[in-house]
Amino acid sequence: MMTPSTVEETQGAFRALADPTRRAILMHLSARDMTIGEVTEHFSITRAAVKKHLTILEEGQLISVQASGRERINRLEPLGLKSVSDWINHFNQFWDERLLDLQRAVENHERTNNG
Amino acid sequence: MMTPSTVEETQGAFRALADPTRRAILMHLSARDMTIGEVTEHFSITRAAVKKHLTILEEGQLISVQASGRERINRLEPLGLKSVSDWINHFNQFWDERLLDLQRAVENHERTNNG
DNA sequence: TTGACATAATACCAATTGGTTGCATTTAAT
DNA sequence: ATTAAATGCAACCAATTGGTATTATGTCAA
Repeated sequence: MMTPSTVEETQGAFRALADPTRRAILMHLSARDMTIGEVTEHFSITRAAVKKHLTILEEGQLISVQASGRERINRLEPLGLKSVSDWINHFNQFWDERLLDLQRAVENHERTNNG
Repeated sequence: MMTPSTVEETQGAFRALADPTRRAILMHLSARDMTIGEVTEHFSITRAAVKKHLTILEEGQLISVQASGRERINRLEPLGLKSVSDWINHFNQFWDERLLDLQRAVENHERTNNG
């Protein structure tokens, strides 16, 4: 279980997340599935530009697209964020250490000044 | 507590993480602090290119730089990843839901075939 | 003080990016 | 059968990106 994310998946996901418009699109799709037109309504750029963003999100496996008549339904694929989450988690160790450092520093400061 | 990450911090961090070389640099710095020259040894690009990457990592607050004589020590700032972690966590909810869906599907499949 | 070392800063380049417009195609509705 | 709607696609553009090479600056050591 827990098949590790490939380097390509990781790169595709990070690349897709680098743009603020794309992150906003993911937020909108977390509320509900949407057609390209519906996604576009939330922004002040053209539909063609939104389509490009959606393609990059699809390549990063952060969304999936399902054709339905003349529409294309864009759906959030939350599991696609796993490769990113995994990568970040590698640093949790250092993160925790740093938080402890800060904590100790604050305690020291309090002891020195109030104790 | 838990001061929320600003939009700018989030953008700087995501932007910095989009490049595979920069992610690799962070990995190296998680082992130990390094000068620009030391970081460069791990790659096949020029020191100037590495310096540019380090600048972007610093802007994204993922590393800090401390001058020491003629050297500049680059240090991982794991807390800088917090804004990214926070953003990702927004999707954990949907992630968990999707995992449950998968789990139920597998159980159903097993029941249908073996039960 | 001279030379070597580590970095800074600038100009330059090709490729990529995020956006546009215009036109073609497919599907739904009258 | 027409028309309108939703999308696909290609050409184009300015700005940014990731890299280079070159030159300048500050610092350590002999």
